[in-house]
Amino acid sequence: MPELPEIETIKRSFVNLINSKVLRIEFNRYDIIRRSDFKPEELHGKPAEIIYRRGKYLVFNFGGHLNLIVHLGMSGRLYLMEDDQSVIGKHVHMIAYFNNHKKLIYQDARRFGGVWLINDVKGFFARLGKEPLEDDFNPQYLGDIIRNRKIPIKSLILDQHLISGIGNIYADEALFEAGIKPDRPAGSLSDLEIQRLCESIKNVLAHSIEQRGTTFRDYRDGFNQAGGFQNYLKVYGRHQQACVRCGKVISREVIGGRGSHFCCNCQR
DNA sequence: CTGGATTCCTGCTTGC
DNA sequence: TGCAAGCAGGAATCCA
Repeated sequence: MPELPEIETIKRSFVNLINSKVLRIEFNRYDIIRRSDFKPEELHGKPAEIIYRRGKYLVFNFGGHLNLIVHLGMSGRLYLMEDDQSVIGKHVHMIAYFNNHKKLIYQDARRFGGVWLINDVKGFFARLGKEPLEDDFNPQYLGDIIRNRKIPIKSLILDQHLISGIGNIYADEALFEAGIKPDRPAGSLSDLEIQRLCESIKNVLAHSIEQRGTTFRDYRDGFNQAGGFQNYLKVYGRHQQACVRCGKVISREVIGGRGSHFCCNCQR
């Protein structure tokens, strides 16, 4: 489940790709292209001028209005290989060959992810929520979007139109750190809880970026290497195990349609 | 508008 | 041991 820290890690893996030119781009299946404002061939000969992350999206700007945007869904991988390496696994949907002897592989078994060829990036991201690590994501903003909402607080922080980049793993981890049960109606949080949740979200995401993301099953970084934050997870995937804080058993319940992990004793 | 359910997809896990 | 059913999940879409 590539979320903000995983996409950020992949982005950082690609610093040496900046200014390399696309020699050609191949698609093994075209239905992973969700929208194309221009033909893929238009990227041939163009350099990757800027590579950046927005929420769970990775954007490659090839100059002007030529943008390749990738979302990894839940099983997607995006990584570089030497161009003479030929052993590639199943479900490779896109290969972009660059002039620095690297090829960029897009692989996605479940195909929940996709690729967009976009001219107007600003329009594309118009409805995406705030970046949780930016300063304008603060207790004030969180309070504003929480007010009068009855949905579980976990569902709210997973809503990409409000906050972009948090997925199931970091929602559970942030709520544990904040001591808040995931099924609490969003509007019932106190000012102190809102402040704690805001800090927890930032702390958990930053800590995971330091560890190069969480490899629970599918995720790999831009060099096809596993991350390390799975060793620091306190609740996600730890149901029926002991809480690291109080020793009681971690619960798992479906909340908002998502498997949710929490400690009944530490989270209220 | 809000909130909940449904849909897409494959691979791993579970149960008989 | 083998096979089928169940489950997982991001985000769009649909419905009440």
